[in-house]
Amino acid sequence: MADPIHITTAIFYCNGTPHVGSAYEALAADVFARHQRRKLGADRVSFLSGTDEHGDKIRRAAAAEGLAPKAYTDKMSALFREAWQGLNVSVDYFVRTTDPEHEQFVQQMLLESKRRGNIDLRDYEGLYCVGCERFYTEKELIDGQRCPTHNTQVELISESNYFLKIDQYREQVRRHILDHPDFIRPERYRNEALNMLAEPISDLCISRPKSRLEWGIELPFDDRYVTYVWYDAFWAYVSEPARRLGFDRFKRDIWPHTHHFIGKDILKTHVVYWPAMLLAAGFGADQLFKHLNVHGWLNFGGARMSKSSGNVRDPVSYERAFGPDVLRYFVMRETVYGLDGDFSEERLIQRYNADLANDLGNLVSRVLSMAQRYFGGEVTAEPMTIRGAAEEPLHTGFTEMAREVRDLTEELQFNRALERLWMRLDVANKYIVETSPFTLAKDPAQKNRVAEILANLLESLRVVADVLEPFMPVTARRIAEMLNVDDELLRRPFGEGLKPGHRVKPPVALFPRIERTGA
RNA sequence: GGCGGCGUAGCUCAAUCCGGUUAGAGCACGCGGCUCAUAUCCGCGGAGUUGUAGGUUCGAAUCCUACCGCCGCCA
Repeated sequence: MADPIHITTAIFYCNGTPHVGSAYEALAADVFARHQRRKLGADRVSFLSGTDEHGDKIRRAAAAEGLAPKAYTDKMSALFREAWQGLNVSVDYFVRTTDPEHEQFVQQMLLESKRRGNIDLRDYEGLYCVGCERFYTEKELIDGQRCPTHNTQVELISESNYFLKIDQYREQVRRHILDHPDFIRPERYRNEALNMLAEPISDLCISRPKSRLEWGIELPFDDRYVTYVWYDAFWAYVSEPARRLGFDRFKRDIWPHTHHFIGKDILKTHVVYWPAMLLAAGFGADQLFKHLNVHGWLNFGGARMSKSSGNVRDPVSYERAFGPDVLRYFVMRETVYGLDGDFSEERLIQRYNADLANDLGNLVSRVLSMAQRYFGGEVTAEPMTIRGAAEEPLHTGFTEMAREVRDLTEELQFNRALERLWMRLDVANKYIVETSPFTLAKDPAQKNRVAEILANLLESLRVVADVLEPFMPVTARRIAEMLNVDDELLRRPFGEGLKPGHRVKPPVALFPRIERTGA
């Protein structure tokens, strides 16, 4: 039986609302998750997202709104959860780091790491920036005394803190990356990761004294401290599924097949901290995650998306403005996974009209319209049984399509997968022009030939709906409904689906053209 | 400063690892055709000094060197 798979988005720090950039990551992971469900079966896929809710930045954001931290994160976390629902991101788990079960799990991992001698208490003196909530080395500072981010004077603080001894795992992690060339994908990020591990790394301070910060998970072995927010958040990848399935079973059978989807901004933490955290907590060398799938930034009209530039907009508003699946089609088609991409409404509308309205929507419309007009919606011939020269491109194209799209999706080349699918819409459109069923229909003697052509076209649409599902789930379902096919029928290979006697419905415009230039 | 990535048509990309017809698609633009279809679809066309300059080779977008521009990581 095929290995199960565990897919995660990053655990989003919820001191701000979800934007198109975070949606991009969730959508990519969702396409991959849906693809895997088709391949492995839904019961062998677990897809996890969630919110990271501790730490000083949250506490301060809450205070700025006059809310208690928990009340604030209740509100913010719900925004993420609702955004994913609105975008049809099909998560099986939505984890909050303030869930009591999660907190308990983190404490369990802390205890285990300590028991193994991988955590110790050290006196520490350092230059601390209150704004960044972190220590700096003198070299990192402006003139050795001001924070590079805030340009404020840092304070000399001396205190005791708990450290996770991560440098001891550096060579092992580096070895793992060398031995598993596809551990970090795309490859461009691999060298960067190896660089990060080339020099000694300082052990990770995983505690914060409560005197400075209370909004965190208390250390199970010292109630004067809470754990550092990063340490806490990583375990959200594990805590909830481990609780539901049993920790040992999850760790052994599922965790080693984990695909993380992350942005390039958190590559370092996922390469330097996370594997070391796992090893320190007793995960075996063969129990690291499987892949780190790193994506680039999604810029906005050429500019970095950020709150201060005012170009952040609720991703669900695009769903409402343009219809379901449009945003996800755009980001998957227009960006190369791993590289930075650019989002703009202008390009979104271009893609919408050219690809969705003209190619896909119009093809569905014209085929169903002819089926209705000439045969009252009934399939009256066996698809693809008579294959003349005109049928060859259709046969070849639609037979190869499922495998091509599957392979490219597996390699995270979503844009090329969609390109291959759209190639087949062209094939179908050319087939219509080539065979001209609308002309033949005027001659009663050609009725059988017209029936064949339409059966072939309807069968092609059926496979389009099937292959399109991970990328455009709502649209795929709408097409399947118009074709009147259930899931079982939908999944069949090209040429083995529709049978004479089957009835399809009249067309409904999937993507009405957008005539305006702005939204 | 060190390491790495990127640079191909107006735009988004392919071909680069492993050198091999005339560097390919789509969008946009222009012309023609069709009328089943959401003014859609089909055909044809213009469009490139592959960032620059050298080098290796029978042959370079591809390999090598230097430089330019953008970006990232490290210091």
